[in-house]
Amino acid sequence: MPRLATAEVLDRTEFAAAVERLFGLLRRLTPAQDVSLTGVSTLANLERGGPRRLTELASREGVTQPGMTQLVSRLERDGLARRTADPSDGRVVVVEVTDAGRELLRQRRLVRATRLTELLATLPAEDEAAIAAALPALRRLASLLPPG
Amino acid sequence: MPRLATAEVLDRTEFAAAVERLFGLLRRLTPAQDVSLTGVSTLANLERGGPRRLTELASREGVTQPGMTQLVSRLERDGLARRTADPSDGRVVVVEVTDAGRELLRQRRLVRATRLTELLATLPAEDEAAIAAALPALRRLASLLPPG
DNA sequence: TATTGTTATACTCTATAACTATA
DNA sequence: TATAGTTATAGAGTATAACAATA
Repeated sequence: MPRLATAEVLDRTEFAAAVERLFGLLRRLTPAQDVSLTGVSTLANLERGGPRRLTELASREGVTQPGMTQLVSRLERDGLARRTADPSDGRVVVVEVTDAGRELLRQRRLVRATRLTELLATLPAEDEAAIAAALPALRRLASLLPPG
Repeated sequence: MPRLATAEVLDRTEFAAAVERLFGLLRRLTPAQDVSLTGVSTLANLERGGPRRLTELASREGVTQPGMTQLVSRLERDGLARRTADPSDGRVVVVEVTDAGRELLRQRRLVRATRLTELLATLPAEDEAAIAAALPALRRLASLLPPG
């Protein structure tokens, strides 16, 4: 007999359906207002990993290099990020998040955390416990892709 | 003593951080290709709940009425949705998903399910089990908002 | 010559304001 | 007059192609 396959532990279709709904929830929980979703994701990336080259950001966010040039220009115009030169290579542009950028991330997270908490409070205690128990696993799952 | 508060069961900040990463994963797992994220969400909504009025769709998706008019026009142009008249009220437009729309949803779900399964397979079995155990709770959580 | 980034251009998406049609 | 939807217009966001600068 083959070992227990993934499909037997976790039904793929069920999981995908739940994920679809969950994605919809999250999307409406933190709508893009002043900054696009990619913009927010890029700022979070910079906050987590420190300054990065423009090309690297483009690759991580799954946008083209010209796309990232333009996104960074908008972020810079809004004071959320900043371009820096690389002393060792004149072609390179290094991008970093500003204090205003960090503050924007903080505000968005606060809003989302508050709303999620409100929603969770309406669920049965067992549901909340199950989600809490799965949190470390979900975090590890989330960290599997490139690193967004 | 007050009853056990949410904050004690599930740390808000931790949860929000995990959700941020998870959202990034999901976003890159199913990028918008032929149809926008709102377009896909609208089609899924129509598939799940049946035909709906244009205004109701706009409200559910969190876009303006003109925005939904234009989205439905694009979906209709691509053969994914269809406008119908309401016999009892000449002002009303009822929107429904077409077979091609359903097929597009099926394909997207298949891709996402496959990729998620691949990612899950790289996690420890306990993580997979914890996520599977939390699935019903996550589904109930996802169904709390309007209904996306 | 290859790599890094920008500029030029076009198309999709979505918003606000003004409009049309039905109730 | 209020409601349902569309049209007009503008701006954000992102892609491909062509370009400039540095290695």
